[in-house]
Amino acid sequence: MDQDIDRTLNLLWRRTLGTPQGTRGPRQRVSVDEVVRAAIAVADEEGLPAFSMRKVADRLGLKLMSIYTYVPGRAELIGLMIDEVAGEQPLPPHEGPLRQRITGVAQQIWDEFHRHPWLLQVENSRPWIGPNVSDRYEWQLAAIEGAGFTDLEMDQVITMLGSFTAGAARSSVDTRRTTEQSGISDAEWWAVNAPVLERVMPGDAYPISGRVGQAAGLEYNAVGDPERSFRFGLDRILDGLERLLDR
Amino acid sequence: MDQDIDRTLNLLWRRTLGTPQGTRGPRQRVSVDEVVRAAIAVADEEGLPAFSMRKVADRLGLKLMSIYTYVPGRAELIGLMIDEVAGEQPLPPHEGPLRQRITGVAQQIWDEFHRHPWLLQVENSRPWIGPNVSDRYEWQLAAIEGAGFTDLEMDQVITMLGSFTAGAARSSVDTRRTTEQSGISDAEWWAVNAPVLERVMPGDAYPISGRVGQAAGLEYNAVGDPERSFRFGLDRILDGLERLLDR
DNA sequence: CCTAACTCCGTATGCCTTACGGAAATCTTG
DNA sequence: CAAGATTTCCGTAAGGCATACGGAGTTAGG
Repeated sequence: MDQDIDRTLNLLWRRTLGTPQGTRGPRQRVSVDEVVRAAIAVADEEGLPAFSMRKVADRLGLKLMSIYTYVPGRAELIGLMIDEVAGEQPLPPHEGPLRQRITGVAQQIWDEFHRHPWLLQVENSRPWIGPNVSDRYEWQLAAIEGAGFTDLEMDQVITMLGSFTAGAARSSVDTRRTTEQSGISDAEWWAVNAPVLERVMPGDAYPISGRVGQAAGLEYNAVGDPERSFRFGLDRILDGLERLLDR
Repeated sequence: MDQDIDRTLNLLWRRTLGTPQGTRGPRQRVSVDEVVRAAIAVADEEGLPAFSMRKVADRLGLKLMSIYTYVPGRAELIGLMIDEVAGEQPLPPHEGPLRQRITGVAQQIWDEFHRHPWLLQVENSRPWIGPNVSDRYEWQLAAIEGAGFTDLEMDQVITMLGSFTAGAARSSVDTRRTTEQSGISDAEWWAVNAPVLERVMPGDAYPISGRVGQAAGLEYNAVGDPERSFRFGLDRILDGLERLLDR
């Protein structure tokens, strides 16, 4: 296990470390970068449950077991994918008032989850510390540097933005995925649900849900509006953070 | 598919609907309730990835394929499990000031994720509307009824609490799971990581991360403290909500 | 008593990861 | 230039998974 950890860390930081490979045997037909990019393409297209080593190999014109000469295994490959996509978005210098800076940080997290929905399906056993993830954490902290938070609070603020945005993005992504790929539209779904629910939910058992659900349904024109929920929550969080700085 | 949806809804509301079973063939050896409870036990002990229909069958003294006479399939069984655990906690009348009420709602979500960590691993395609989930939503709304939110805002507030709490609970549960079951302690992990990271991260590339990480490390005596992060975030959200009501 | 309906389950299909070992390619060393 | 060391690519097989299908046996209704 220790060996795999060490090997994976070396793979993560491969650009910084250079490739200290012995050059004996046959040349590798592709590169680690290509393996990681192919893997990301598979996960983007089919989601993490359908993501398999075989599909990565097929896409590269290799046979299944050859992938294992590039990466130790499935879990480690996913670690490499995570760091790779963390490097996709630019990290521009922060500008403007604090509210705008923090919104930018949250927005970037939100966008990444939508570009690569499989990130939400990853089992985060122990997060790999790669170069792009590290750079981005530094950039996130820079957004709130000097605003008046203590060092400890700075970490907590970024953690909070991550937790909330991941949760909100999950609703959004799940909604989209279900609508697109389950083959059952919202209308069909409700056509089957409604008769059973009407028979089963006594009219007076859910007075508040009924009222609130109707208001939400009218406003959203759907069961929910994940993006709007995200904006609402983020605004409340921003208000709360400003109040912390007013102390 | 329509048939499975209908069948599953009938299973979810089985207590309200009664059992409209034909009584022809051999009696079932167990009940749907027992299947669901056995399934929850398996998932509690082993997590959702290791949760399989065979293990549920073994636990009940049945053979694999017999489970399919009780529930349509794996996904539907998980839907039943979700509603079942949603009914485990009491829904007491709300008391005290708003802050305390909302904290109670968030705390219950937090507790549930810790009692049944597999809830965080569920792929939420389209949520099943069962009796316990419905009751709890009504109870959650009741906590903020009359506080001054619009109907639309009430839905958004509960959604926000759910998103944030799920995200925070995920960190907490993942940390615990990894420490307990990966067989690699935090110390060992860092013993392998540190040398590579020191070699690879130039001293001046991460000035803010370095400072903040040190402060957090000293305070937490670990990489992070998920519960404390949850409290911090919840306090900020509460502040933000109070400010919304002050308008 | 006969038959429809139902439960239980054996079998088979087609996925998945990954351990192991062999054949072939390539560089280093003598 | 030959031999050995090293590495890649990959075939095979083991052991997991969900679930479609159909058969055997059980029970109640007509």
